[in-house]
Amino acid sequence: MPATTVPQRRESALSRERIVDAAIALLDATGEQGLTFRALSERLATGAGAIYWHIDNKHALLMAACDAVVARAVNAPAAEAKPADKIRSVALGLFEAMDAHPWAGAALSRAGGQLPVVRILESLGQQVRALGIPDAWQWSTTSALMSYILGVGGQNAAHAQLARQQGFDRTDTMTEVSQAWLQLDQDTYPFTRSMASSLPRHDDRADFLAGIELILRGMASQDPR
Amino acid sequence: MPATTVPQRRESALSRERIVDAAIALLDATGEQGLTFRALSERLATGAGAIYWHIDNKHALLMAACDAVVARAVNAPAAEAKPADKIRSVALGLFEAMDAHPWAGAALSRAGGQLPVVRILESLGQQVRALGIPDAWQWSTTSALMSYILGVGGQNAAHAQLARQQGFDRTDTMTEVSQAWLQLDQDTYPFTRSMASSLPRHDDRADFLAGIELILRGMASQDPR
DNA sequence: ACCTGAACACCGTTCAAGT
DNA sequence: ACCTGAACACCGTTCAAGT
Repeated sequence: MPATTVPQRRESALSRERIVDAAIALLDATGEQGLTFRALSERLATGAGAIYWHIDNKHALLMAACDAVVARAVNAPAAEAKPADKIRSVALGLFEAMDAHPWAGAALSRAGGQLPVVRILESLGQQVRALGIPDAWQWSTTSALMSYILGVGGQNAAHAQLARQQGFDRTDTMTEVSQAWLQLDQDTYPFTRSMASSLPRHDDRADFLAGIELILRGMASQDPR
Repeated sequence: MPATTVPQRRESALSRERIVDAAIALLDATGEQGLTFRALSERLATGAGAIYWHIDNKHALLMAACDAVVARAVNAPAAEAKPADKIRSVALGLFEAMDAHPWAGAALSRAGGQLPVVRILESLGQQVRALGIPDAWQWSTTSALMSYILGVGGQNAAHAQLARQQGFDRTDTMTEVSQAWLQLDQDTYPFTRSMASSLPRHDDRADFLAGIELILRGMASQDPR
């Protein structure tokens, strides 16, 4: 028992972790534009400026929230799986995380070399290596995989945001988009028009996984250069 | 000579097109956060609220700006090329457009079923069809291609934005990112660390094209299901 | 029909002042 | 060391009023 004990924090004491948790809850509840320092500080029963003692700025807050979501998704896969299966599993975990937290999909799709993206890169890169992809191609292969995953996340986030501001669910929103596509000119948009009617019935998750298989097949068929 | 002639507009008259052109110039000059109605109306020598007569809101303005950029990029490819070459050419055109206009990369990566994205979808989808991909796979194949392209655009936009706010050029920014990656823990980030040192020397364009080849190879190797 | 520009209801961020 | 909350410098958008 040392004389100087670490001062016990009150249950309500602020901390970076509590702030990030509250931010995630707020983002889930009110969407990307619902995250404001005023709303967040109210939720934390503190002053608006207090948060700045623990977090640099709004961008850092959003990245920290993304990082928490990504970390959970990426650490999920079982250790014994084969490399290709691990890639499938990490990819699906990220898809579902971004589906559950569309704001994360939107933020990650433009998160550059930031920590949450590095987490994804590492997780995929290790498996690309384990698959025996030659050194010279590991980078471009891993980035391609990641860009695809984040690209899907970004597009889905847009759909989710559209749905939110319409007050619709996903199917209704997709029906709306489908209607709009059917108005397009037949001659200049033949492909889009032909896809329009089946759009609301598509399984996003299955489409996403089909894209992963496409890339995995490309990786399997050798021919560097 | 009809008695009622269409009133000749003054050179300085506002129009949707002039507004969008000015917005693109402003975005190129000052980045995504530089586009404000105040700055734009000053550039157009008009009142802040006047723009709302021609454009619904800021999101519509940004989409219109993206659409102009995308339309130029997508209409470029020569008509006689083979489908796979056309895909390469459209993809590269989009890459370069998003490289020249990072704000477009950022906006498109989260643009859902909006018009500029439809333009890309159509352009890619027509070639996917021409390649003979079976009906059941045309959608997932085309979306995968597009998600990859937009994913890369989003990530590059983040790098460009980081560079802008640092006042650095791309190489300096990548050197900075590389340094940060070298600080990561060796045991948890072996892949990222091993890639860090060569990061600033990478050719983004070549990496992007390698990803397109990966997907094209996956498309070529049959095996539906 | 088209434009003006003040006004409104917000933002993120700072910072003197408190404990 | 940590927190408060008013203040600052912005935003997007609206709208009465003009031409």
